Amino acid sequence: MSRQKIVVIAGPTASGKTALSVELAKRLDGEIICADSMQIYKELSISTAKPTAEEMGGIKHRLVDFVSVSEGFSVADYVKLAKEAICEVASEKKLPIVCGGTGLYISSLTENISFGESRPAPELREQLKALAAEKGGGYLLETLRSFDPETADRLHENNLNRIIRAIEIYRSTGVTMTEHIKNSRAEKSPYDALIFVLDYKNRQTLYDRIDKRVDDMMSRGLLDEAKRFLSAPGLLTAKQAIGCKEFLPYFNKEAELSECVENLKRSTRRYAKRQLTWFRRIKNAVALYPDEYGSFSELSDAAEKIIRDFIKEGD
RNA sequence: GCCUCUGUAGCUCAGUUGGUAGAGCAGGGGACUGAAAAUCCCCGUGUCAUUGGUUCGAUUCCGAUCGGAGGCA
Repeated sequence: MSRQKIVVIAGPTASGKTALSVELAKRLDGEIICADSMQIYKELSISTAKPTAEEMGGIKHRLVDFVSVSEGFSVADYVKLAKEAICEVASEKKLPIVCGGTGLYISSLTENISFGESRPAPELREQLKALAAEKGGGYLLETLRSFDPETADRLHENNLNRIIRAIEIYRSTGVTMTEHIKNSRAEKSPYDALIFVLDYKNRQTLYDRIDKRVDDMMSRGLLDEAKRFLSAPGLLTAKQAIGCKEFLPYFNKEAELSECVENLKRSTRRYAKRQLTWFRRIKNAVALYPDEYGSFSELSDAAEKIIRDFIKEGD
């Protein structure tokens, strides 16, 4: 049985993923499955640059705008839903186009990572966090080392989130992180994925786009969205979104608005850099540099051709 | 016109009692398995403004020149 072919459009924030994915979906009769950990939230639109109805251009987008910030959501949920979505799109004889900037989601989906049965244990996390505050990260790392030296070796003592998660998974399932990772790759991926990564030859061009987009967000009412969101109760996952927390100092009258906007731009730039680091290590990814093409349609032509060749393979 | 201060990394500035220099920020690279827009790790060679002089040796001391800031007229 041949594997399901999917196209993935990855890239840092503000690289032009939305426009390209919609254009390709139009040309190739596709539907878009979003791979973005923040655009899933109903309450966050401007700050996450969620595609507007106009930008979607009549193309169906799945896994966008469907979770409340008061609900929990994780990679495991994402992979499950994305697989279902791909199935549905394929059953309509359309091309599944996965588009987004969350590297963990994309890799977990394309590499068919299975997360098993364990659930997060918030109370244990809190407990371990308190322990770390009292005895230091080194202490937690040594605790981890006592049953999973391999994972302890690759984690730094300051990386509490990871150490805590590794301990949590062992305490709640009896399986070490090392074994868990091994188990997660047991099943071969059902997908044959063509992965595009959007990048810019000139990093400054991307940064200029980011700066401009933040300014656009401001004029579209980002401040109101942030205010509404920050004053409402919500889980911390969504509170991590870039574009809201940066305004806290302003709302608390501790900083000028312009200062917060600059910080927001800087945070977004750093985020884009981290995204690129993730995407760079994806094997067999096809890099697309928009600043190497004379126009958007030339870029789209190039991508379209690569996809058509990809679809033909093995037919 | 005169006097004082000042010129060191992309920016703000330390510093070298004379042996060619280092912080913060910006920036770059990397890791990543149920919070991932999160979390964490690593990375500092730059005509020490230019040009003469003193010196074994000058970014450091002295002079001149060219920028910048302030003061007095």
